[in-house]
Amino acid sequence: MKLTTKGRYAVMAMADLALFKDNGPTSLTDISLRQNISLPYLEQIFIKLKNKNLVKSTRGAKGGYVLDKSAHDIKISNIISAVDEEVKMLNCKKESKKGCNNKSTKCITHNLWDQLDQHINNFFEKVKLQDLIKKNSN
Amino acid sequence: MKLTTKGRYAVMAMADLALFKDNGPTSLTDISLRQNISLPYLEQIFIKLKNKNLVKSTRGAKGGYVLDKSAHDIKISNIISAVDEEVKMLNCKKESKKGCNNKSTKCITHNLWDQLDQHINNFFEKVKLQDLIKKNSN
DNA sequence: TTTAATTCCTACTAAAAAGGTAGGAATTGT
DNA sequence: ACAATTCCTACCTTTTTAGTAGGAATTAAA
Repeated sequence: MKLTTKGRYAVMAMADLALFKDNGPTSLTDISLRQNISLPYLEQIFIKLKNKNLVKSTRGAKGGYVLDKSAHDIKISNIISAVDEEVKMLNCKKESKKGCNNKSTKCITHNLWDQLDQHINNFFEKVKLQDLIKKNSN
Repeated sequence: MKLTTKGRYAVMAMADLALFKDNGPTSLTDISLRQNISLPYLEQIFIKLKNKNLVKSTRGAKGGYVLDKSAHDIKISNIISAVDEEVKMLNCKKESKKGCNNKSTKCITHNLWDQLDQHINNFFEKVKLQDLIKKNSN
C-alpha cells in the first residue's frame, strides 16, 4: 500500500490550510513552521496538490496557497491520491488473462487484498477535510 | 503501515500449508515452487511463524512444516503481526504527555490515522485462514 | 552408514523508496 | 529595488525491502 509521510504531510497541510483559510493565502513557510515539515518538501507536495486542483496559488510577496474548493468538498482520498500515486495493496495484475504470480490464474490471497483495498479506499472516501478540523479538539 | 510482500508471502504460504495439510509436513521447497517465492526468503519467514507458534516443524528428509492450529483458529492478523512487526499507520507517539510532531499536543490528523489503524486491524482480525481456502474458487 | 532432503542460523547485499537538500528562476506586493 | 514567495530540476542520504550466500544440524530412506 502506498501511504507514507508524503500522504500524511499532504493531509496535515491541507487541514492547516482549511484552519487558516480566513487569513488570505497561506505561505508554505507558515505551514512548515506550524506543522514541522521541511519547506522544500512541502513545495514538492503542493505542486502535486495544485496539479489536481485541490489548491490555488498566488505567487510573489504575500502570496501562498488557498483551498480550491470548500473543505466539505475535499475527500481525504483526493488528497492521498494526489501525492501518493495510489492506495493499493495488490500487485497482482488486474487483467483476467494473466495470473498473479505468473503461475496460477489467481493467487490464493488475491481476494483478501482486494477486499482490504476496498476497505481502505472506502474509508478515505467517506472522510472530508472538514471532518478533520471539526474533530480537532477531540 | 507495515504490510509488505513479507506479510503477503506469509499469508500465501500459510494458505498453501492449509490446502495441503493432509499430505503430512509440507517442505518449503514445495511452497517455494507452488507460490513462486524464493526458498531462503521463505525460510526466514517461517522462523518467525514458528516463533509465534503458528506452525510446527519437523527436520530432516521428508520433514517440513504443518499448521500448529486448525485453520479456523488462525486469524490473518496473527500471521501479519508475526512477520511484519505491526499494522500501524501512526508514528505519532501514543504517550499523552508528548505531542505528535513535538509541537502541538496532538497533530491535526492524529485521529484520522488512529481510526484507519483500527479499521485495518479489525479487518484482519475478522478473517480466518480457513476463509481464504474456502473462497479460493471465487 | 552414507546420502539426500530438509530445517535452522548468521551474515551480507542489491535495489528501491522515503524523505529529504541545493540552487536558482520567475513573480509580485510594498 | 527588494523581499517574499511560488515554481522547477536535479541531486542526495538513509532506511527498508527483498532478497542471496554459505553452511551447520537433523533425519528418513537407500
